[in-house]
Amino acid sequence: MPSLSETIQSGGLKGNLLATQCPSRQILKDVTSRWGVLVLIALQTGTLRFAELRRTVGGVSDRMLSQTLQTLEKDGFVSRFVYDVVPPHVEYSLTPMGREVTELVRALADWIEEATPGIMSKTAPAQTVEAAVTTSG
Amino acid sequence: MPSLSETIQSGGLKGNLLATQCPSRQILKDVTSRWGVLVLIALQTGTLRFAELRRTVGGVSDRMLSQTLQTLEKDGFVSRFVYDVVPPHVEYSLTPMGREVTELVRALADWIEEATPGIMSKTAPAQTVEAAVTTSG
DNA sequence: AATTATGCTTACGTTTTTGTATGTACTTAC
DNA sequence: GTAAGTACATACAAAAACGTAAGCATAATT
Repeated sequence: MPSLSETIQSGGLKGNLLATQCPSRQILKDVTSRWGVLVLIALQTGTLRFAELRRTVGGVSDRMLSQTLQTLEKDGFVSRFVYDVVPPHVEYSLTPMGREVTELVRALADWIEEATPGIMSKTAPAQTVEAAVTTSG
Repeated sequence: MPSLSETIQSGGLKGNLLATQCPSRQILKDVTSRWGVLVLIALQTGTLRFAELRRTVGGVSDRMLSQTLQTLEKDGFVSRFVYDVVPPHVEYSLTPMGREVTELVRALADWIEEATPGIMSKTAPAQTVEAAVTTSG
């Protein structure tokens, strides 16, 4: 049974995100990046072309969409299928692994979408609680 | 039954993250921020003081930890309890709502921690598939 | 008496991220 | 003939995130 210290860098089986140089942090970053989350969610409904993705994910620029897709592809979450025709035709879809993460990402996204109204309605009240504990002075 | 177009900005019940100016994006950002994820996970095991958090979350600086905690507090995910003593004593813990999101964040984190070794082992193979479709020329 | 610890804040500078504009090769629609 | 659409890359600049160092009030420790 692997202990907490048996992380990837020490030859163990899984990562420990709380450890400074754990490689998992990079993957986490890729998945939870600003556009990464949205692209994954957009692709959950099915295959989409570049321009379709750009229209689906509100606000992405060509540059960021392209960059995000490349990152997700190199991590193995997205697969790219290019038809050798002109004008260019490229299709993006989730890999089996991509579908797995996206389910979890989707769950988080759903929760947030539902919780947001409630969160936004309380204009940041002072949640801090001050204890009545005082020193003798 | 609300349709997709009935987002927050149009007076509906829930957000639509794919929409450009959906408020949910900010909450998503707060939760999935570099240190936000790690702080939530660290607090899942229980109440922690500032310095304890700093030691638990590998690599955080005072500045970022403080900033992250403030954001999570204003969103209502973390509660702050300060003892009025000197030297200062402040305890951080998850709110009921914080515990909810953290479960989802934790699920994602767990998945990633386990998948990372496999992802890292394939030094970014060219996943792209090229079709044999060609124009007549 | 000097050091360490606490929970921050502020100033400063660097790094990273993101956006904008432009170009490409070619086709279809007008 | 002109405009629009396709899937990007590239250069440049603005914006956001982040790290480092220093400071503060006070108590316990050495």
